Amino acid sequence: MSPTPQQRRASRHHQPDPGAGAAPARGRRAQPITVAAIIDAALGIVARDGYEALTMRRVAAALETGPASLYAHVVNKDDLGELLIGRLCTEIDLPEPEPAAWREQITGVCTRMRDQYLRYPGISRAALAAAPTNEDTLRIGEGMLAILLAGGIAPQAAAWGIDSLMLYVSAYTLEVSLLTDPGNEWVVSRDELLSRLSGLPDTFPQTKRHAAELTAGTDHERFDFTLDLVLDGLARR
Amino acid sequence: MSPTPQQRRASRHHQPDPGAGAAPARGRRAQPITVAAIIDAALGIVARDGYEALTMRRVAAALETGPASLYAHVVNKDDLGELLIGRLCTEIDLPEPEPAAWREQITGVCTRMRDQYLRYPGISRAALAAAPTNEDTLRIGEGMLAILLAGGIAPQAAAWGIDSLMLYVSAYTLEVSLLTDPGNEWVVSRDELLSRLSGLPDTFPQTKRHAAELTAGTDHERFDFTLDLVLDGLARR
DNA sequence: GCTTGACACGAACAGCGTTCGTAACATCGA
DNA sequence: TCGATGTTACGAACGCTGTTCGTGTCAAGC
Repeated sequence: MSPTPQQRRASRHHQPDPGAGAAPARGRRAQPITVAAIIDAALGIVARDGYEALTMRRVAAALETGPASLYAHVVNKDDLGELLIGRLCTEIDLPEPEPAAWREQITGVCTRMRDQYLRYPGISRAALAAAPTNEDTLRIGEGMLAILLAGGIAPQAAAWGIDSLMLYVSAYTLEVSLLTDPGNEWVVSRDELLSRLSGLPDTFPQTKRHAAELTAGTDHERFDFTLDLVLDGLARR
Repeated sequence: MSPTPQQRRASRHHQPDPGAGAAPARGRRAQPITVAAIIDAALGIVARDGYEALTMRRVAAALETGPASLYAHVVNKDDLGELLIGRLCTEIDLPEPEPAAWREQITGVCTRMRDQYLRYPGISRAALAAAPTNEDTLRIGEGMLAILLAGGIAPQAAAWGIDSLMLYVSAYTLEVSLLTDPGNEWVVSRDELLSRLSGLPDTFPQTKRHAAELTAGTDHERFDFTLDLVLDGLARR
C-alpha cells in the first residue's frame, strides 16, 4: 500500500512512524487524485479568493469529487495548510553563500518569501501555524543560517535572528493581506486613514501630530525598514 | 434606542455612523446581557480552552442564553475578537515618558502586552486581524510613540518601529501559544526537537551542526533578544 | 388600560470538517 | 480464465459552526 497521509506527514517532520509497506497506486479515475493535484487546486483557490475561502469541499469540487476523497491523501485541513506552505517554500531558491554579500542575500530570500506569500492572500496564517520541524521550512532556515554564518554572524545570534526574520515575514504578509482584502470592511485609503487619525480626540496628541509619519510608507518601505533594523542589529553582535 | 452594535463599532474606529438616537436600556433578565458581560464570558472561555474554542454558542451558553441574543450587542464574531483585544489593551497601563528610561519603558510595555496575550492562548490571532483604526490599540500606539519621541527617536523611525514591535509581539505570542497548545500534535520537548534536528539528512549541515543554538532559549530569551535588536536599531537612527 | 418600542430568544438555514461503509477497479495466484 | 485480494474513490451522514428571521415579553409613556 502507498503511504497513508499520516505516514507522509510524519516523514515530513522526520518522525518515526508506526508504519507499513508500500505499493504502486491504483484507481479508476481519468486523472487520479494525488497530493500534488490537491495542492495545486488548493493554491488556485487561495490565489483567487484568499485563504479564508479555502475549504475541503471547494478543493474537492475543483477536482470534481466529494470532500471524503481528499482524506485518503491529506490528514486534515491543517495538514493541507502545511502542505501549501511546503510547496511555497520549495519554490524559493536559496543562493550559494557569499560572505561579502550576506545582507543582500538575506534580504533577497526574505523578499522572495514575502512576495510568494502575498500571491496567496492570507496563507501566512498557515505559515505561522506550521511546526518548526517541517522539512520544507527547515530548508529555508538552513539556507539563511548558511548565509548568516558565512557573513560572520555568531551562531546564536544567527539562529535567533532567523527566527525573528521568518516570524516577521509571516506576520507582515498576513497583515498586508488582511488590510488589502477587498472583503474587509475596514480597508481604507491612506488619505482616509490619515484624516481619521487627525480627527482623533485630544487624548491622542502624538498620534495626531505625527499622523503623516504613521501612515507613511509606500510599497514595502516599512518591510525594508524593519529588515534593515534587524540586520543592523545582527551585524553588530 | 441604545446604539446598535454597528454604531458602537463605527465609533470605536472614529468613523461617522448613519446614526440614530439613544435611550436607557431595558430588559427582563436577572442579569441583562451587556457587551461587557459578553467580553467577560468570552475571555473566560479563551483563558480556559484557547481562542480556537471560542464560539458564539459557547459564549451564549456561559450567559445562559442562545446565540441569537449576542447579535444585539456584537456585530459578528470578528467584532467580538476586536472587542477582546480592546479590553486587553485597556488593561495595559502606559507610563509617563521618561526620556532617560525610554528603552526600559518600551520593553516594559511590550512585555506586558506579551504576558497579557499569553494569558489568553491564541488571542493574538485577533490582534493581527484588528484594524489599525481601533481606538484601544491606537492608545497603546500613542503611549509608545510618546516614549520613543521623548527618547529622541526621529518621528518616522518611531512610527515604523512601533509598527514592527506590535506586529512582533502579536506574532511571537501566537507562535508560543500554538507551540505550547496541549491539543497540538506537534508540541515537542526541547530535547526531542534537538534530536530531530540532529537526525536530519546531510543536506542540512548547518542546521545539524548548530542544533543546540537553534533550540536554545528558555523563557522569553528569544523575545528579549529580538526586542533588543530592534531597539538598538532605533536608537542608532 | 392601551400602545409603543426595545430587548431576548427559539428555530431554522446554509455551510463547515470529518468519518463510515460500500462500490469499483487493478493486480495477483491458481 | 477466473475468483480473491487489496486499494482507491466517494455518497451519505454527523455534529458543529456563524448568522438571520420572526415572535414573544416586558417596561415606559399617554
